[in-house]
Amino acid sequence: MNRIRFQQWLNPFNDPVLQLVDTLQITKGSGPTRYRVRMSDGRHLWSAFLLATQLNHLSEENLLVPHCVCLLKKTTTSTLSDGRRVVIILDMEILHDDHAKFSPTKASPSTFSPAKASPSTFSPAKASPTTFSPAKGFPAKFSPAKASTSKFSPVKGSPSKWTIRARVMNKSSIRTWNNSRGEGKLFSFEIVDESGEMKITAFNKEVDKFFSLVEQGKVYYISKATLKVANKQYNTLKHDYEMTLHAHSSIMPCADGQDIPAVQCDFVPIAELENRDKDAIIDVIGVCKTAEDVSRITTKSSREVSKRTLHLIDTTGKMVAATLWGEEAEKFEGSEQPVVAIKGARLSDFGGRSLSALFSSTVMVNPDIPEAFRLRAWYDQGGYALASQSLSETKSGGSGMRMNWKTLSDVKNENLGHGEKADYFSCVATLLYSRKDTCLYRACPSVDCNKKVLDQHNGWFRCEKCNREFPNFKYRLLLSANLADFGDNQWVTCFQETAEALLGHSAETLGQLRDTDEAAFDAVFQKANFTTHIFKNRVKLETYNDESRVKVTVMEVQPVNHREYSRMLLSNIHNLIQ
DNA sequence: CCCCCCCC
Repeated sequence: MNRIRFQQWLNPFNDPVLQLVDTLQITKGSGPTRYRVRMSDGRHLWSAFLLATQLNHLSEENLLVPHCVCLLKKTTTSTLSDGRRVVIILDMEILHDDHAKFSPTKASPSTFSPAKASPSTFSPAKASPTTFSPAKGFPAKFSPAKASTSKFSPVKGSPSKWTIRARVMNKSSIRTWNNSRGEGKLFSFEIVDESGEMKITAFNKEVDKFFSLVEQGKVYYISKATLKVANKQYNTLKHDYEMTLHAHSSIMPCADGQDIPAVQCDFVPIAELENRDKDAIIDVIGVCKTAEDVSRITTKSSREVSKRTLHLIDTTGKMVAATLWGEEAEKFEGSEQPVVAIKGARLSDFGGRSLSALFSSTVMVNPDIPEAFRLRAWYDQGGYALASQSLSETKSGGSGMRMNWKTLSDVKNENLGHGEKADYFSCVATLLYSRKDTCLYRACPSVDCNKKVLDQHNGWFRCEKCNREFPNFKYRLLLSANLADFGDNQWVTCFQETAEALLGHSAETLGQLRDTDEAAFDAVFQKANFTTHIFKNRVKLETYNDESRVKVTVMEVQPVNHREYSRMLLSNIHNLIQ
């Protein structure tokens, strides 16, 4: 019924793990007893000869019961006297001989439906057009990765005959420990099959044996592991048990695992995070609008670790900060504004709402899933211009700060700063001129005091605030600058950091220059003139002696991101023609 | 047999 194509004979057993479907014929005579059998790799039925010497503990009777799972260790092809080519199985191992537990369901190569719409699924493993499951014979009750565990006793050392076929969702790195109970190394991974998910840990020798074999996204046959009650304190998976590998545990790659659920994500829209509980473990997907630089921090346990915070936005128009750690933070490349999906991030209430990747999280950059394509399209077709509001307050850096773009004439026409509270706006503007003569002052050298000191003309400087005299002072900047854009200009004040950014030199350097090399000092200001930057400003109406005027203070000076700026301009043009 | 999930 299933004719085998010639091509398939050349290398018939790509997947060394096959299912014995049935035995067609037994040949006895001179030489070893041979069985003509049919094996299934899920897509095709293979006819092969099986030597009786390879059957190990299987009896003839067993052979008549189909669906045992075999690992073919060595095969060859041979030509029969009538010219037909046959496969001869030279060495094999029965991975599963507990056939009584197999469903008698016949393998039928047309029933599997690959696309279950929700929750969204994807497979980090490379796509294969084949969708049929080879091992439909594994009934759900047979899988330890099932919520109900009444079918087996997770007693340590109990003889277990099960084999599961599951996809690796996530794999940890190798970690070592050294405590009062000893030392060693371990890694763990999380698997999923149609019935649920489960954690597996490997220690020491099993780390050496299995670490490189186990790959995220791939499907494996796993058997002879020890079951133990899951410690819910550290295991967030929805399963009451977890596994530990031991010396006799078996992990076999399975090439035909397309029917095994892909890594499942249940993405929470970013706006929805506001309503979720603190510490919830959630899946999120968004465009990485900005990525902060990587930084090193020291934990409470004085461990050094790298971190990087991303700002993700999605179609809800909301943004959230998500922090990556360690190597993941170091290697992240955000300049192309990739779509980032994080499975199993923890929601924190820091700065409102923010996310943190855990050891058990899976971070995927531009994953090959429909949500990612939808987000990409949404972002590129206009989402980028959306003034997304962040759920996460970001006091430092300002990269998460909401951009309130204004032209300088907008600031006047809209009476910004006239309200109860100050207004904040960003503009792209060019420095026309700054007052160099009054930009530096001598400040109190105390760390947290920037008060102007009085020259006592005896080598000492007095700080009224600290009520002390010092033999020294520090230079501080307070720069008045005139900024212009295409429509207007505006006097602004830059304090220390923003003035240093604008002039390109530290206050200390500028102070030294002014005192020692006036020409060089002048040159700094000449050079700064007509440079263009993004200015983030605070504007507030202030009243002195019955005279009110709007005061603009520069909070941040940044280089123009021409890509972002051009997008903003395009968006403005687009809005104008509507 | 581990069990660190971090920082503002």
